[in-house]
Amino acid sequence: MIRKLGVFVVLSPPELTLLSDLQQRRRTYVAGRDLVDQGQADQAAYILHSGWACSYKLLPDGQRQIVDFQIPGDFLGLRSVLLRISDHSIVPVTDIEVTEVQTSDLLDIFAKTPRLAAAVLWAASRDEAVVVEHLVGVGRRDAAERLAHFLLELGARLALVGMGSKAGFDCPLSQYMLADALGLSAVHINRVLRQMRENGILTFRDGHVTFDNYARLTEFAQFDPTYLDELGPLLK
Amino acid sequence: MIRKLGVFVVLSPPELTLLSDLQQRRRTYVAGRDLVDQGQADQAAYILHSGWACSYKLLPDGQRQIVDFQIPGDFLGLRSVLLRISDHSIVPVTDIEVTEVQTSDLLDIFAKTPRLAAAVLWAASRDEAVVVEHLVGVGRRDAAERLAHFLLELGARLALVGMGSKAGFDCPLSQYMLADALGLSAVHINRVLRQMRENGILTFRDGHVTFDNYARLTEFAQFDPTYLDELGPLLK
DNA sequence: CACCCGTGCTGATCTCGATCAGTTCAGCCG
DNA sequence: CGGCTGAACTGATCGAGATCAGCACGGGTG
Repeated sequence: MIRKLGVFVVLSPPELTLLSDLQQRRRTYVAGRDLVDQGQADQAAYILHSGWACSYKLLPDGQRQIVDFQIPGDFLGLRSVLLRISDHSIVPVTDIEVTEVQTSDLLDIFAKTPRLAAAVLWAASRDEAVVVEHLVGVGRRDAAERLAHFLLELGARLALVGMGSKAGFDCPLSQYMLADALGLSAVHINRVLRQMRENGILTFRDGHVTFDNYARLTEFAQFDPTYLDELGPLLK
Repeated sequence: MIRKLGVFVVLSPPELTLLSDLQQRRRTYVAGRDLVDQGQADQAAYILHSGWACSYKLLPDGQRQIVDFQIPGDFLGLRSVLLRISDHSIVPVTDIEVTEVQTSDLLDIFAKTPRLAAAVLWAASRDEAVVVEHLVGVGRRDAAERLAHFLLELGARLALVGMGSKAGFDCPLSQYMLADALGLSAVHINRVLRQMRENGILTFRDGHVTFDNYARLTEFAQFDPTYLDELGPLLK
């Protein structure tokens, strides 16, 4: 996390102290047991160090919409803290390692180091940009474009933290999770994945995504990654 | 805007000065001409005083996904400033009145008044919560539920600024805009509206939405407004 | 060992909502 | 005045993706 934020902000000694103080509260959580529950109040936020997590909303009829996946370096549940009541749930996809950030720590950060506050706001904006792009996909792209775009985005985000490349990445998600993220049925995800494999543009097998033809894939999905790596002027 | 933020933060004199300094730069813009364009750099943000606006993304093939509508009291283009490059466009739906907020003003706010910074972050989080709920609708609700939920949310947001109630609200949106927001065709929006009118739960006619049966409507749409009015602990 | 259970995978059928192709009506402008 | 445009509205047809039903496999766990 420090590495990641450090890319965007030149950190001063007091800022570094503040951040490293946080490192005391390292925790690990196992895959599958909810970390944050929809409707819960006064949650802590977390910074994800290793493993994948997933934030989702449950509808009363039992349907699930996955809002986003978090990978190492991402915040978990920042919005739950800011709004005080969590409007979504978070579950680790794999076993994860996190550090807890209390509400009071955030207050400290805002009072003492406006630059770090700006960094947090930047991170929140980037998260929102990801959600917005997700919305565009679900609203206006067909199943294949949607899936391709989603996996490309995930690949680009992972590449930023050294866990992926234009060749592919390791991916612990099941076809059911992909379905709930993309607003499709698992059956249909399966079919679309088969078509992409047969067309030689993408293979998802045994927990690994391979971009068989990165150029054709980005063209097909109309993938434009600018929203992922731009840097705000507040942080220059 | 001051009224709205004032609900959430007890403002100190220097904070009030800072805010009222901003009021110098009042502008008006006409309906239909883009205020911010996708891909543009170094945009200003705006605070909306009167009228409605709409933020959307355009796909290369000409399709449009409307991400959110903004009503009086909302920020416009906050994310464009924070990410430096705008990942979306904004167009006034009606003639609007705004005040411009420069990037440098935001820097000021962050440096001088951490509480106002927290308020801005809170506003951004609430915006994100709205987008997330929108995503859930597009991903997992059928056309009727989606439309009902959307109009209820809009009504609740308008009620917060005194422009709507459980009886209904004035709504300048065309069926085409509703379609682009909800990921449906305008034709289908029309049919669904007719069904709701015939079922006596909702009427949308001549620029006015009437909730004919608010209780039945919230039940049908499974509308839960908590995410709209919760207040963060940073602001207490 | 047998027995689950989760995940991947597939064929057959159904359906919601898109698309196409119009009509009507209310401004608005020459 | 007639012609034009944009929005609301409607019927007929089509198709992407859901749903249902089922098989195969591999890795736990009694």
